[in-house]
Amino acid sequence: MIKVQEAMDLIARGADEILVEAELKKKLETGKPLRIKAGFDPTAPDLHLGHTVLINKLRQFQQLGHKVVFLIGDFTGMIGDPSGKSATRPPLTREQIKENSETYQQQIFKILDPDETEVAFNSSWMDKMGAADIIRLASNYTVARMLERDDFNKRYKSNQSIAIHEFLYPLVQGYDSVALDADVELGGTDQKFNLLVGRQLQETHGKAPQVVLTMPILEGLDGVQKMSKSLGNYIGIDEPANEMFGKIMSVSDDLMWRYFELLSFRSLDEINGFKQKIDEGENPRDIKFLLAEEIITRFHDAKAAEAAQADFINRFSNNAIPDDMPEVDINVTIDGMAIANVLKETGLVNSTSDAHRMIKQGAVKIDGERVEVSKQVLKAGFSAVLQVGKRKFARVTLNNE
RNA sequence: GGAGGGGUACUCAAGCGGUCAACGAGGGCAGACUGUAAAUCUGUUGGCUCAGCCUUCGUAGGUUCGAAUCCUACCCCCUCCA
Repeated sequence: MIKVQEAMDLIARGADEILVEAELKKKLETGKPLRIKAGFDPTAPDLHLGHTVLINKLRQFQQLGHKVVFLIGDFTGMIGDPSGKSATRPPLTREQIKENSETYQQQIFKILDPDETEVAFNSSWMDKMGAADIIRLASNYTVARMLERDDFNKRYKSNQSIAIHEFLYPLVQGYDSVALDADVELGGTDQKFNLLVGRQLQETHGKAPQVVLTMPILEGLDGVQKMSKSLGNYIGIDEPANEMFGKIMSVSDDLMWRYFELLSFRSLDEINGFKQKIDEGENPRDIKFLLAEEIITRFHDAKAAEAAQADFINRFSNNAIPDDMPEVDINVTIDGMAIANVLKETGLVNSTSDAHRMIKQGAVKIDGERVEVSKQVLKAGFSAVLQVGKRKFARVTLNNE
């Protein structure tokens, strides 16, 4: 058994806050496997690297001999959207939730050990609660304390609406900890408030309060905003290896260290060694290669990582076209089709107007030759690689109808 | 229930009868330079059968030769009072 202090050090790596550290130490000292809770929203089963920061930490707990409780917030998911503004998100059906949760498991078990993971659904206890139970639950917290939560506070002060049900979300989430007897709950820093509500509710229900461990929110590819699907600055864990490789390489040098700290399983010593190498003149690109390689190996395999790197070097350092690209066949009339429309059909641009703009800016190439005139028409029998910008390719063939 | 303020493109935010597909900033995209990095410079950022045309300024009507701009109704958000 690993020493308590060593375990504490490992747990603290990358963590934003541990509340309360002394309590965690005490829990670890008992030597019993702890129940580590983390909750997930069932609406978005496409995990990206930002989510994995937390999952990596769960994995670490497993390696230290603890039990992970992977909670799917299906009850809250069925009610609808908690974030106020886009109030019209349609509630999920049971089937959708079931499907999503399976996708989830398939994805998280690339990182977690399934034998040491318990999957729970909060509908299994929330469904049984009646209106009176909910009101009783609500009585455990005050409006003033709710308004302590940063986003509520901001919205309140800036005259934006807050619906009453939004106040119930933290309470439901907190109650989950009561129902699950969580010893520790993990969440993003944005979840701190909700996690602390869990502590308080456990106490009012006569249970030992959970330790709260928050992990930083991973910045997206832009390096500023959090990684999220809707912002389009994410790397999905199901993405093809080439795509992942390219995205990781496009991360700025500064942000690379952040990714190393939160996504890599390498020791901090090793990572510091990399920094030193760069100070000594090594190309940061090559260090970034290592990061890309590690992550792709995790979600694909070593062979895919190697191939992706080879493809990357080939494509960008040698300016070659990639091996792998979508193939598109389009049926055209005898007159052929204007190039702008061909680009739109292949999905390389969003609209023909966009296509005209891209051509004007010199972004469009046919087999590597820049297209100068936006009016040209491509005839049936045309077959070539179309390229828009540096990253978008398609092999296009035009057939007669 | 009463009084007032407000809803403009991805976001913020100008415009308050014609020159508005709509100033400006941010973001995005593209080009140059590079390491598909950052920084910088340049261009672009509704759609189409693209030197032209069509549809956009909460929704629906109306006034006018002409409306994002004026009028009416409705919807939504916020503030104060009750």
